[in-house]
Amino acid sequence: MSEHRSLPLLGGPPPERSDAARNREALLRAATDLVDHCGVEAVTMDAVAARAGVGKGTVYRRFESREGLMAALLNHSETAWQAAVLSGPAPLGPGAPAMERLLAFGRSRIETNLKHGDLINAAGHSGARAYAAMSFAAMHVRYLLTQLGVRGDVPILATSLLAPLEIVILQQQTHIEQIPVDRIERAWDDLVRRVVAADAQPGAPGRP
Amino acid sequence: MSEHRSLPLLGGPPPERSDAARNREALLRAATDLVDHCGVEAVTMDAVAARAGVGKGTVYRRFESREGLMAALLNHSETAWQAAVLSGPAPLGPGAPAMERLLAFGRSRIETNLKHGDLINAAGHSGARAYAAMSFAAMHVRYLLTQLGVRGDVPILATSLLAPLEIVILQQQTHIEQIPVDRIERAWDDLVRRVVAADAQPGAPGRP
DNA sequence: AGACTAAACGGACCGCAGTCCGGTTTCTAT
DNA sequence: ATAGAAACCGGACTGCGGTCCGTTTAGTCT
Repeated sequence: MSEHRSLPLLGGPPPERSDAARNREALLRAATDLVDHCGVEAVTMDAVAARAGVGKGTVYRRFESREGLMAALLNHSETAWQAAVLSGPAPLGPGAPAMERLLAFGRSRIETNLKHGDLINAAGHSGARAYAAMSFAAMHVRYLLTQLGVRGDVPILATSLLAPLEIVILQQQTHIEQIPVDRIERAWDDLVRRVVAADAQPGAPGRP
Repeated sequence: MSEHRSLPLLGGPPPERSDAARNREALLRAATDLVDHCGVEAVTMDAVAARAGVGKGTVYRRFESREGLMAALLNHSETAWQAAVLSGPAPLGPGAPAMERLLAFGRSRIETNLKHGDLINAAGHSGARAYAAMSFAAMHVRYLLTQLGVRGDVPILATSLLAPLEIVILQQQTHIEQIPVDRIERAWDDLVRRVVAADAQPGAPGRP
């Protein structure tokens, strides 16, 4: 009764079969090509499958749904962005004062969200991804707010600061109300300063 | 050459034909019944058309799309809510101090949005309606912020305060993060006070 | 009343997201 | 090497949103 890896041992999900891995890469590549060449709305499941030379069912096995596929496409830039926040150059990365980091965070997030707006919309609320992305950003803002000595319900305060950076709001402002991006960025700076200032009043001891 | 109303005279769009009006009412009624009885996702265009005893094309002529139909359903409660804000009892309606009105506004909006969450999601960004609803709320908040002496980019500040009340944020908080509603309401109160306080320091200069 | 026009009607039709199941391929153990 | 099982593959199929166009009907003008 010799066994090599018969016990899962909580080592994570079983590894991917080689053909499955090859197909996933082909599908991501096909989808990326379609996005770059024809726009997001041209990314139909049949088109991706055909271009990758696989059947439709395969697309759905690898990526739960169309939204899941979009989320996978977003994942690349999202990961890069998280790396820039965690270990990139200041002021977005570590090394700058908390307030500068927070403002850099906002500007960066506005730009990235607008850049990938169509993709984000197409990804919708694709469960896992949306939650992971949100929770990373929320965690970072919570951390910076705490550093700045903000009291109160910091988790929800962080969400409230993140909310105006959501794509649905940004697109409303830029596409419909024709507000220039730098004005949106300045307004977010102002918002953040107001929120933080309430706990940093001179005379009312704040946090270093 | 006698004419009764031959000249449009900018009197708005031409009136609705009687059968069209009858059908629109039947469709709205059918859709409402379906929502109440089977939930929003059961409101399929064919089902609504069949229940109203009309063809599918008729549904699309009256309400541009499925989202448009949902927006029309939403319109009833939305109108009632706007009336309550404009001329209802204080503190939501006029008569209370601006800060109290603003806080009442937030609580009311949170409750209404959560109550009609499924419908709002189904209505999506149905152009006209979404913009009308947003712009009414934004206008009201701009007005109250101005009353409270807030300086700076009041239009965008109003949007930023409205953003955490959007259904996408509220549902993330209540459904996924399991945050109780009254905590969300308190956090919004706090947010508003912080934003307003930055301009309301008596004897202290405003922001640098 | 009768004819005329513009609008409304209705259901066949299309494209795409998502499901299902029988056949095929990869991996492992003997 | 080989047999067996688990995972994977593919494409036919369903349901729904949205469009189209020939037909019908409500208002209007004479």
